[in-house]
Amino acid sequence: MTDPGDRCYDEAVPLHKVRPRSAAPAEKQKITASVFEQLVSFVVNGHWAVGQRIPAERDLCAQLGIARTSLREALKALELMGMVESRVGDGTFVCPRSKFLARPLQWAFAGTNQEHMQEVIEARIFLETSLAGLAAERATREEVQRIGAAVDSMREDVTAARPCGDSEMAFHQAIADAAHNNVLTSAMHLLLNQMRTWIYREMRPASGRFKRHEAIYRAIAAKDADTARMQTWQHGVETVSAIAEFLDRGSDPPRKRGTA
Amino acid sequence: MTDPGDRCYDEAVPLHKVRPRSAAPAEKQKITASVFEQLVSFVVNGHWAVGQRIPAERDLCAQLGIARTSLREALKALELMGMVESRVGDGTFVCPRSKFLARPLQWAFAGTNQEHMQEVIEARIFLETSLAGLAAERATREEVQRIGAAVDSMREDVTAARPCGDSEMAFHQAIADAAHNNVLTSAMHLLLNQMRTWIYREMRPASGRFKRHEAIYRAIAAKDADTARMQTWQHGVETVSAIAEFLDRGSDPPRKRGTA
DNA sequence: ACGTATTTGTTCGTATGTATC
DNA sequence: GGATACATACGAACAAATACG
Repeated sequence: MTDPGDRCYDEAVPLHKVRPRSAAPAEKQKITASVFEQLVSFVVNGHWAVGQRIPAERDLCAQLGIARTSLREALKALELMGMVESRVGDGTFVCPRSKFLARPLQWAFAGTNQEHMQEVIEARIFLETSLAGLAAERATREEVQRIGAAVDSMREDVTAARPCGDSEMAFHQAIADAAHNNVLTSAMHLLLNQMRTWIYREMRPASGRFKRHEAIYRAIAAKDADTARMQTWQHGVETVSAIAEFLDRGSDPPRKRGTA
Repeated sequence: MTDPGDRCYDEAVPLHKVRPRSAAPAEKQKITASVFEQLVSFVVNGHWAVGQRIPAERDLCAQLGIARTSLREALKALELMGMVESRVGDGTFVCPRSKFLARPLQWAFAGTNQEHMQEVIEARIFLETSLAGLAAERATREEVQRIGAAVDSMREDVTAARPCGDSEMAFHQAIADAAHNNVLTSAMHLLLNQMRTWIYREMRPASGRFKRHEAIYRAIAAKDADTARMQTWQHGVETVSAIAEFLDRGSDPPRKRGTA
């Protein structure tokens, strides 16, 4: 590929410092905002294709005639909403749409602390229930196999009395993938990571709970969405009580922040 | 009001350079990103109230222990997506939730095809179904009344042949509040804003669809969670087909970019 | 395997314009 | 008008991570 995105801003020039005050009530376009809109338009109208690398920061701000700080503020906004991704020493690349669309849902789940843990767990139950239902309707043969493989892996862990955190993660991940909805899946992913940092460290694989996973797998394999949902729901409820019991039993490992 | 939002980050300090797990593949959190998440959570979960003035940039970066530039990149991102508004010589203020994501989403949908959008809609259906179920179980008398009031307001709009976008928003908002789960509620809010462009644009208040809202209300008032869920689900499905029909009828705005 | 060049990440200093009191 | 508080903008510098020869 030859110098991608090199003719997009030929005449992109000043435009910051338009009409400060004449007759209109200002509404001055701030430089970052105008640059931001410009960058967004490059992305959405396909001028910068998905996966493509955009010019380096220093090149861009030179061609736009602005300082690097100003460009970075706009560029960073694009990155934070998931339109582009920057890698040090490599460059900045345009993200697929799903990343962008999934972002807002993640914001709602991110930044929640211990106080909201109960609510996060509740959210997770609903999410997983939904995902299991979708997976039952949409999973391909390969995806069903992956879920089954995760269950097998869990079984091995359980019989070996090992902690099965990783294989359980793989199990939920496989179901999420099979649901074919990036928005929900990425939210799930974030929730899983978040919960892992809270509690996952010590959960015993209790064989009783493991039966539930097998039931979920069978329901998905049989394309029985209702059963998949119901079993996942029960799984979530049981997880909640397991966690509650675990926490009550005098752990309280992290610490509650007493903010308001 | 005395110094609003001044006790939110007493010990909010390090967090950028966290060690998630010893064996985990790093997943290094960039400083701007973590600050951004923190700020978003302050805004989304209401720690900073709407209209409230947030601390000055210099104060904030001092309390967060980061440089001004880094804070500005995160803060500017919030402003560009309509969560806060900065006025020179005055300060930075939290915007009403309805403005969240208002601007950038108009762009997004220009470059997003229907299949991608389908995922957001789907996510919203699941969220609202969950919320309706919770609302049926948890709504207080006052909250039920608020939902009923929103339905009445919708009825007036429908009979007056007015667009009922606002009252429909209020309806969904009232249900979300009654569910008593802030995480799910803010998730729905962000998703709703993400779709706002479609909903608002042209959706006719079709009286057939309105019946569904009444049914949802009755189910919640009767504390019948199953019916509430089912009706909300149907409501979502109908919304999807309405949107699909609307989109099929010759929109297909820009073009499809087949960028592998 | 090593070193250099490239690219983003982060910080500081400073000047300017604007709104409030 | 003056003083103060605040956001806006620019530039320079160094750090860190990655790519490439």
